[in-house]
Amino acid sequence: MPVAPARSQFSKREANRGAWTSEEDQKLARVIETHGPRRWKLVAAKAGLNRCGKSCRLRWLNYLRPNIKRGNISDQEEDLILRLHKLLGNRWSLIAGRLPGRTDNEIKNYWNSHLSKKIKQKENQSKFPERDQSQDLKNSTAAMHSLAGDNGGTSRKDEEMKPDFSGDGFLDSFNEGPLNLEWMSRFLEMDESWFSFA
DNA sequence: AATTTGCCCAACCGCAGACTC
DNA sequence: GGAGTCTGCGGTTGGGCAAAT
Repeated sequence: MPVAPARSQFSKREANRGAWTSEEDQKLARVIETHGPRRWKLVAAKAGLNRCGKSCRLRWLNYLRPNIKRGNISDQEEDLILRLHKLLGNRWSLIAGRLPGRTDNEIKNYWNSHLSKKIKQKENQSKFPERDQSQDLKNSTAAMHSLAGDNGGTSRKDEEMKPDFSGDGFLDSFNEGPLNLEWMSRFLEMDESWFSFA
């Protein structure tokens, strides 16, 4: 469906852009406290911020929301991201839903800046096994070891064998609230072929 | 010390589905 | 039922910073 241009009073051209100030954060948080994190257009207007609702939503979800976990991604979390990405692909919001306190944006960024490189590196290693791998091996993490296939028979022969998890039923049941990391990790260690029956 | 390069991450954009009137 | 609006998602961009030259 083609999206018609919004006819709201809000003008994109005149909107504040760029980094949020702490004052803006406070205003936004105050309004969300009373109105809740929905009706973002209204929230933006009530807060007196010259920003679009979309921008307010993003700021709330990625920064101001309570229980946001900031800082380094742990090995366990990294392992989980790798496994979930293997199963789900670039479904960042779904992956983030399995990592309490982490946002889809954060995971996407982490993937693009760290994990995609590691995987490329790993692929190169398997393509060119003659090259000296000792340094790379030193740098690789425990999570990468598990991805590389030392997970006791859980590795897949190839991508074509991957079952399609995009089915609504699977994802619906997969998206029912956060689970703890350890449980999730163990869950993912199960033979992935099991999912083809789900 | 100054400049360049590369990386990280917050924020923006476009699209599509859901919702409302 | 359809048009308009809202919301959520994934891809991309660009500013700031640190390391390298």
